[in-house]
Amino acid sequence: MEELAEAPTRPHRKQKRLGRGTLTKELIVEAALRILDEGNVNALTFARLGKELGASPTAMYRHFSSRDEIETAVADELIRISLDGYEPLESWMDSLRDLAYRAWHTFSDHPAAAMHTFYRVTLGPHEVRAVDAILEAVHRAGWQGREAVFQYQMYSNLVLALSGRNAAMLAAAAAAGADSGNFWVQEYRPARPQDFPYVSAHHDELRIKDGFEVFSGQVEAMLAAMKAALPAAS
Amino acid sequence: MEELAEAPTRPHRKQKRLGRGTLTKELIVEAALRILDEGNVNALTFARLGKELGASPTAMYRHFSSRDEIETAVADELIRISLDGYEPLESWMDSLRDLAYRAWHTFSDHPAAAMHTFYRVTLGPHEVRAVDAILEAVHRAGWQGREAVFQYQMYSNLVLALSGRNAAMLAAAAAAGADSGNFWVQEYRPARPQDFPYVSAHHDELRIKDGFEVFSGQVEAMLAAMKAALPAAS
DNA sequence: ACCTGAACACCGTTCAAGT
DNA sequence: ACCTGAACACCGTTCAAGT
Repeated sequence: MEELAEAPTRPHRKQKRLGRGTLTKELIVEAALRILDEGNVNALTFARLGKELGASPTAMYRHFSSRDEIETAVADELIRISLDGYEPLESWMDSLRDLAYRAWHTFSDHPAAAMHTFYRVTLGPHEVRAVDAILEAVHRAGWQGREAVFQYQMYSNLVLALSGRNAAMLAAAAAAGADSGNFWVQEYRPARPQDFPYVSAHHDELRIKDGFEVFSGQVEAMLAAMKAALPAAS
Repeated sequence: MEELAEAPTRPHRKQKRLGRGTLTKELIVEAALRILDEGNVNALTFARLGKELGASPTAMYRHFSSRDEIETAVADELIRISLDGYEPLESWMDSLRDLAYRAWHTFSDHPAAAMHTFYRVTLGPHEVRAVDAILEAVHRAGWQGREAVFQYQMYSNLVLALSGRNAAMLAAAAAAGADSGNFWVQEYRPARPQDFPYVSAHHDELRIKDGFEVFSGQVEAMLAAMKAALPAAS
């Protein structure tokens, strides 16, 4: 069986020259994400993009002015994936929790892409949807105006920072060839253990490693603080 | 007046060949941090290190096996700077807040270095001190064993992720030559504003940009959650 | 865990030339 | 916002040779 669906995204290599308009921003972004997902943090190069798309490496410059710009487009694509199928839930807290877990899992599924993009403001078409979705939940909770934006900033920045750092750790561990769960382990063997009594006393516990459990606790802490700070009207 | 203090860290360039043992891990790490602090996120190269230290670029390989290893050493150096002069305060909450603000300010002062290192577990000599300091405060609050480590993980991971993302945004803004405070501004001009009612209603508020105020709110949310979850004994 | 210089296989970006 | 190939100024890393 031929994979017919693959044809439009992966042009035949044997073709000598690509027709005009074969490449698009969308095709390049999808190829970039595919390349980053292979696991090598530094795999996204113009040469690799050219190979993936059966095009000359420099053809990308017709569509993006730099690698940085391609990465920012990947950032918006990750937001698109993360929001896919999202609908507000009955309670504003459930909505915010759902959005947080979506970001976490999207970043965990695409660690190298997330590592290079989680700190970017894309100002792209999907980012604006995410901002609107979070502000909607914050409004439903009872905040308005500047205070609503402040709550939005605290929440979304928290989620992106925590999910992004986790992705960076995953990507770095993969690059180091390490067991991809082991980066959470902090096993210290100081020369003078008596200088670090608390570290020594918790040597075994510091080997525990459930990133999502920690993330979940951090999200609940923020949601509880928001609930406690709800404006009186609600 | 000659800057005598500079001599040991910056060898004379005219010297043809460096004597054996001139280079040390410490000198290389200090040079690396100086280079990163110049503002260019990608400035840390072996060539640049060689120039900074008056040595051959490849001499670094006698002391570190890769650029990645140098960056991990820079990560530990940032922790050293951050802990400099730290003493536990009377209340465990004040201690944790102090440690959080130290990390934030250190990362803000060295954005490019922080961007490349905030997600690393260094297992180095200063990281173990930081872990011990946080565990000490968590113990004083009343936690022990596995639960103490979980509180430590929630808190330190929160602080590193938030301070690290801020540093990455600062570094990226500097690289883009942008006004270094403007990266916090999210000004959307969607084609169909009616599709994003909450974004449209908060157009002006989304220009507000005080990263530290947001960080402070996030830290207080976590401290409040910890206080609420204190074990009964305390 | 010594320092240097040559060498190798890359990499981002520019630009003149091809369709 | 067309696609290609040559060219330029880098970059990380290896390794034989120098002190």
